[in-house]
Amino acid sequence: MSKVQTFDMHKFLPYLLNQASENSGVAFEKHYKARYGMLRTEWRVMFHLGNFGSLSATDIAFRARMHKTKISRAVRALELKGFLKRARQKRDRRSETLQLTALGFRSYEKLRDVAREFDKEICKGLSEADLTVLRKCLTKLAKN
Amino acid sequence: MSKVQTFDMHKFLPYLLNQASENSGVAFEKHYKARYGMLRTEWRVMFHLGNFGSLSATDIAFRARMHKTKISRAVRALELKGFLKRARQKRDRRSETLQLTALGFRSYEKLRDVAREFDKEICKGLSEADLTVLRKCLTKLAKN
DNA sequence: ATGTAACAGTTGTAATTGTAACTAACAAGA
DNA sequence: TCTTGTTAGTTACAATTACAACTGTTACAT
Repeated sequence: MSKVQTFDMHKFLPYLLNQASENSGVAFEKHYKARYGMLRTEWRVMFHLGNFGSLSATDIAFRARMHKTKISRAVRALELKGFLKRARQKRDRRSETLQLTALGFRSYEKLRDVAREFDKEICKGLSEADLTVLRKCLTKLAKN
Repeated sequence: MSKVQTFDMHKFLPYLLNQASENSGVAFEKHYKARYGMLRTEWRVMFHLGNFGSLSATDIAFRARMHKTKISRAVRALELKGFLKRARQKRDRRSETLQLTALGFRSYEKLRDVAREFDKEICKGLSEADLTVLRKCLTKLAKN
């Protein structure tokens, strides 16, 4: 008695994750793209700086799981837009501390508010209990 | 009495989704990339054809939420590798029916088995109950 | 038939990303 | 001091993607 193995694409986690991620990512994109001319990488860098205050490029690369060249380019773009400033660290002059400017922080705050609303919106239709489980699972899956 | 609104990045769904999706996507990439020289777009097209038999490019674009130009290029690449063949539809000569070749299907089957194992692997650490909720939520989030 | 609009898929070009050097700064042992 | 190795960040170039314009085909009203 052999059990036939089935494979349902619609239960394949990487597939589902990608679809859900793309869906929300693309939908949110318009907020920073249209209003601030930012790319997704730029928004992510800004997001992290707004959340954590000041970080080095390497810190952001680590936290956001983005390659350092992407960070490098996003930082330059944000700097040109006047959204962040950099300062060489005295103790280690290879590294630089990144921080949002006042303008950058105001823009961050606005986007953060939009993000909060957006999050609320896409969470509609999911119960609190389900959301808790969802976040827990995604957090696990995001690690390692 | 005003309630200060907080915003925790680590509970922001698009962020979590993206991290989890990238994490699993990148990890699975090596299987089709190293062994078959396929890009992610190609794997997705193959994945759909393997699952559904034959589809048109538009069908795949719709199901996979990929732009038609991506499909077009992936189809050509898979055709050059000998993994699929196309046939103009008689009823509507604009459209073509795509189907995996025998070689393509064998490769698909191997990758599907790897995918099944991979899925099992990343699901470790999540309970059956949580997984059910997770899939349900992701399916909802993937729509619209 | 003829015109007009819609559709399937392709191609050109510019924008974005990935990969592998690369520069400059540090660290630590000989 | 002089290697040798590591790290932070940048740049060059190739690969990939996005977007708009394109070809060929169908539908359908006039």
